[in-house]
Amino acid sequence: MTRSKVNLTYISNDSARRVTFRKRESGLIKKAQEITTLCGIDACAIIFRPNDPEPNVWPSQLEAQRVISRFRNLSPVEQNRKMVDQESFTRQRLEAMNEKVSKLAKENQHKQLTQVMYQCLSGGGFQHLGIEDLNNLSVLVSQNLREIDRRMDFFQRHHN
Amino acid sequence: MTRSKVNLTYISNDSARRVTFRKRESGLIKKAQEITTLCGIDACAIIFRPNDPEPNVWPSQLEAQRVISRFRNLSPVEQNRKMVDQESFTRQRLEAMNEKVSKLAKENQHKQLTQVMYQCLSGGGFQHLGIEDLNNLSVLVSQNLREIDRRMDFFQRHHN
DNA sequence: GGTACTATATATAAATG
DNA sequence: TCATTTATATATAGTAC
Repeated sequence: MTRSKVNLTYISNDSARRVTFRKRESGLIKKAQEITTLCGIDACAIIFRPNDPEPNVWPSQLEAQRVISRFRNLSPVEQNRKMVDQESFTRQRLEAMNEKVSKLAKENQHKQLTQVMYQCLSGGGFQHLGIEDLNNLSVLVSQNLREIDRRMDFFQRHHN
Repeated sequence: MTRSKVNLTYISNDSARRVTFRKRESGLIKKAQEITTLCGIDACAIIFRPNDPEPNVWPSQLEAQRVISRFRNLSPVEQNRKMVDQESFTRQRLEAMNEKVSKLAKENQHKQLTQVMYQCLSGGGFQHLGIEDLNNLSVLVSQNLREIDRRMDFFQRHHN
């Protein structure tokens, strides 16, 4: 961004890439700090350095965990087991709606369970789920497996 | 940062704060995009907007999940398993070494498949999928169902 | 490998529509 | 409130040590 317009592709030269990384990493974190203080919001950033399994976690490991748990807390399945993030998303939302809480919860449960499942499948693993969650997941997955089977039958009958 | 030097404290004026937030949020995300493409690293950002329970998750929910699971993986308790983390770690190295493109492609397929499954489960239905996709999905779902069963057994044995 | 410098590109606060 | 403009502050690519 100076001396020459940057070409936005991977920098193949090793040392140049590392130099750029260090500069931009600090710039990025400075900006993140600024936006949180200026606007009074929660944010975190996780940056994996090249060849380093330990990420740079901003603003701190602890804070990142808080933000992440708030992020993950979107699922009610986890909510039930965690008193921890009381003031975060769920409460705000439920209070705001202030009615039909149970109806909404029921409607949402399937979606949220699906979300949990998705998280599991995309790498979270099942380790953090309790027996209740696993039960629900099992049902959900079974249902969908049956649906898939039905569809496969349908295809086999109509396309062969 | 122009017209006047910014003073780094919370902006109490509501509309001014929101304007600043929008500008800076987009700037921040742009910078994040740049550093990841320029330096070939993994990163994610989670930004909670004022009065909005849903965070802005960059670069995507999916990618954030990947990065977070890698982040969580630092804790020795959770260190084993997690193919996804292995993959992303490996991917960096492989990219740096510029080889095994085909392995990457295979990885991508699994990711895409998972993404498809998620879409289906979250309401898309299976109608638009071909027999091939359904076959793959079936395998994927079955695998995960078995994993769930295993976990349930584990729980039942250890918690009753 | 790092730091320091500096010329230039970018980001953005304030103004304007 | 939003988009566009503009003047200025900041970030940073290239350079030199």
